[in-house]
Amino acid sequence: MATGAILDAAQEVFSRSGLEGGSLRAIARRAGCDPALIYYHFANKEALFLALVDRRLPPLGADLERLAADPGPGNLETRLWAVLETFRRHLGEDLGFRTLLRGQVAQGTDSVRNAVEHHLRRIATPVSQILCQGMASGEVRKDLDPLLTTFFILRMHLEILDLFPSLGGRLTGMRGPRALEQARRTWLEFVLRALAPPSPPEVRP
Amino acid sequence: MATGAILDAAQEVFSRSGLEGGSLRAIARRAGCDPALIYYHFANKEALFLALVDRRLPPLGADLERLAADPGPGNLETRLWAVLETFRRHLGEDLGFRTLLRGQVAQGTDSVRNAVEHHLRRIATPVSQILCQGMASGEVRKDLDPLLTTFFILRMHLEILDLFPSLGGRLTGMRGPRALEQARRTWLEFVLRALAPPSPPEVRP
DNA sequence: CGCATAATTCAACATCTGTTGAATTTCCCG
DNA sequence: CGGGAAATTCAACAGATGTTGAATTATGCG
Repeated sequence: MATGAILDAAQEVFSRSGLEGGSLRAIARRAGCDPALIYYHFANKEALFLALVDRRLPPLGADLERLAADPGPGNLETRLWAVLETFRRHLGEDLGFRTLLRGQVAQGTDSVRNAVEHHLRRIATPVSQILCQGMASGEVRKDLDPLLTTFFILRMHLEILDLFPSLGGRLTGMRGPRALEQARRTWLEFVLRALAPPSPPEVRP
Repeated sequence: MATGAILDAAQEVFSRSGLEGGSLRAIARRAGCDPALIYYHFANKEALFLALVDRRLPPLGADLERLAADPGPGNLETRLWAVLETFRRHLGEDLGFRTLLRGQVAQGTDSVRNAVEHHLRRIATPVSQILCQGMASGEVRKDLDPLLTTFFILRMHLEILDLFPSLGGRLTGMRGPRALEQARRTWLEFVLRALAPPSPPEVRP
């Protein structure tokens, strides 16, 4: 039994029931092994959760760093949409994992929060760099805090992924499979209006 | 033992440990009664949670409806800040309750989601009305979905309240007791830029 | 007081929880 | 095949969980 198989099972169980609600016995049952085996591979429940995060977040951070390092031909809208799409690819299908992670950041143990914070910094930094590049090219107004703005952009995008299917869609009346993408697009337009400098931008590619 | 005392205890316990994690025995201990008494006043754990929501959210909705019904002398910025302040007054000190509520909306039982959705509709409607009034007065661009925009404004504001103390502040380097209010102010300015109509607004009060 | 009714507690149910130390199986290498 | 190490299981701990039916206490009223 590879540790990866246990992580797979842990991800499914934690995603459905949360960190406290998901039991090691349920994970072991899904992985097809004894609960005690989990303690052979991981020190305890918390270490199991952190291993899950360690497996999941670094690839996202790496993709974002690649996006920030290569300005490419696109304008700001194209680049930010690529950021949002990267998030959707990595975390889009996993409401449970996102909820789990957010819950631990907001209310988790200090040790868990510290461990997760390190990953989140690696995720936020490249996006804020993209914003700074936009400031340099005149596409973004210069009186913004790049990291706080990054927090706005990314966190609301995740909120759309989390809540729009169950809540936002029913409140706004937007339905169907395209509704989610439309809401994300609308959010990006909202962001671009807020980022735009006071005077029309001079294109300097 | 009034049902209100049990609700007080339930709020504290659920806020700290969540719906599944918070035990009826812990609630009873804090309320100073036997666990079985809770079943005399409430059908089960879920009904207890819904009674908590029923006690907490309607006053917020009522305050917002008052804000929407009385345009007053203020401009859009003043009115939206009043909305955010109303949220802060009602829910600002209670991270646990906000987390609990959001978790149930995102991943709760269908019956819980339906019950909560009704309250949220009463909260979102007056804010979207304020946006519509802004459209009529030329302060807000007219090509926006009022409810989706309301979702953006309110949800991100709650995210700031939830995550900024533990995460946002440490990522951005903003510290101290004024940092939270500054972040909320920054968010409002962000929103106002995104709402502003293309041409400078004609003031028609 | 006496009594009906409301409020509260007791005791128990079966089941689940994270964790651990010892016992067992599986595997690989000589 | 032999043996040592790695992988896996067993059994148990002490306690918590939501819920319920019966038993008990408190309350209000005539």
